[in-house]
Amino acid sequence: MGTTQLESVPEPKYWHLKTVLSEALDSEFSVGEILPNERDLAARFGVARATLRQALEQLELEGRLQRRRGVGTTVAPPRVGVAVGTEQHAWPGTATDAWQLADSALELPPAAVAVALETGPEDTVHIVRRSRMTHGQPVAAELLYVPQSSVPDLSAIDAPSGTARARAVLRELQRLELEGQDSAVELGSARADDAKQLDRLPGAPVLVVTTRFFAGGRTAALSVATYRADTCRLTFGDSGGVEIHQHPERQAS
Amino acid sequence: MGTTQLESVPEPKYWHLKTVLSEALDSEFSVGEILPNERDLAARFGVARATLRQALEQLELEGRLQRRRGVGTTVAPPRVGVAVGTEQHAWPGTATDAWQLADSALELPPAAVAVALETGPEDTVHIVRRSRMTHGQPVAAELLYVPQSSVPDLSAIDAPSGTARARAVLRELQRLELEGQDSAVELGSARADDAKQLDRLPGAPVLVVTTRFFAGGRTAALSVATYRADTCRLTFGDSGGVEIHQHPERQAS
DNA sequence: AAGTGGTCTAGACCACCAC
DNA sequence: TGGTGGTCTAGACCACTTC
Repeated sequence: MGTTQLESVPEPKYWHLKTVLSEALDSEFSVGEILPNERDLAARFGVARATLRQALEQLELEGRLQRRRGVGTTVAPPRVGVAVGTEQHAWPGTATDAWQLADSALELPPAAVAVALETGPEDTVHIVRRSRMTHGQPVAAELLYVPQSSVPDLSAIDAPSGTARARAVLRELQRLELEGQDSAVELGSARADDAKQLDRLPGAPVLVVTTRFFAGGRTAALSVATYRADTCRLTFGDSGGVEIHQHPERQAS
Repeated sequence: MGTTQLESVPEPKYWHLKTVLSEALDSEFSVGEILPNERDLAARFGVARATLRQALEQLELEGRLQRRRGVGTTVAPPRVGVAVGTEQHAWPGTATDAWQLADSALELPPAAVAVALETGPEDTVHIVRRSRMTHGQPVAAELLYVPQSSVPDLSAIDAPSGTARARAVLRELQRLELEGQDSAVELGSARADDAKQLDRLPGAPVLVVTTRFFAGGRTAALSVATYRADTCRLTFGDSGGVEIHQHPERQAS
């Protein structure tokens, strides 16, 4: 004669906490406002700090919060839409885009990149580092891999080092006729160097956009761009993207 | 005076652990193999279980591991590429795609959706639920919002309920001329209902793909698709995507 | 120096799965 | 019933920022 248990699956505390906090953020806080510190919040809700942190982590993952060590937890602004697919059929650096050249060097690429570029495992390629800013905040770090065969006329005299060298590689690249490109998006975690560029801690969640550029019947360049997953919404297609935030739970019919 | 500390920033234990485990996965384990349980692993590495779990969590986030309660931790297969942008200029359900219709009903959409569809806050819309399978595994759950004005000829007799009703909505939708579409990708966490469809726990990381379909000079439908972030790589563009996995750290020059 | 978030510990109990 | 991963606790110390 079992007691009818509609709540046979008790909701985890951190999940419930997250819901409560989320609603509080919607109604009682405004963007940029700082929350009470974690110890106070945990005490207020009667949970251990670790449990409170589990809820905060999810809210940060969803772009609702921003936490900075030594400073505090603040209410994050809505995610910024970042166009990723509108430069269709354009080489990187062609338009006046938001990318900022960092430097460039001739290095041995990771094995997986060498496979995609169909270069030999011992062939060095040009690696151009760029970073992307929006509203004064860094949103992406990119590594652009360009086989030497794609830019045969690049002279060492033209391109001594650093930014100038990066500019020269892109300039040479644009002399090729771009035949197409494709992209893939997946979730990753920031490597130490990317994290530094993105002003995040290592391991922070990132959206990795891998783009192949085709010319001359093969992959002429490969871009691996790492976007901050907490602050970015990647947009593809005709216009600027969609302003959808799923915060309120859809009510059942 | 100062001892030269090259290691002035000690690496967190979980981060180092993650690196060690990652290399072990590459060299000593094969896909599908089950790892020792968390308590044993923690003891073997001389850390607390929570610390070990922090490392495992990251590896799962990166798609390297798969953990199932009551079963164990297994080595995950490489992420599956899922085409998201190749159905350019095609209504959902047009081609024989991998989507499986679930059901449909007339409901009040979330406020954010109503704004995007430019319907009134009190207007109900058709909501079609679909799920997407790949290799026998669920990879995505979708909610397709269709304003009643987009499918004026839909008769209640044609579409009584469930799958048949969903099919009827899509059929009517395809009578419109699609003028364009755009998409946005962002990181989210699975709601309870999505989690169930995706065979994950609530809060699991997901890639949310929001697509607007334009017809008749306005947004004729809106799709919010939730993909498993651990197992999926979303591909856009001309071909099937790129097989890049950034596991090995890029070596410095 | 004080206060913040980040890391870590050593436990405990629970929900789920397979046997 | 035993073993797994998932949740939770109550502490401690560390790294960082700000004053």
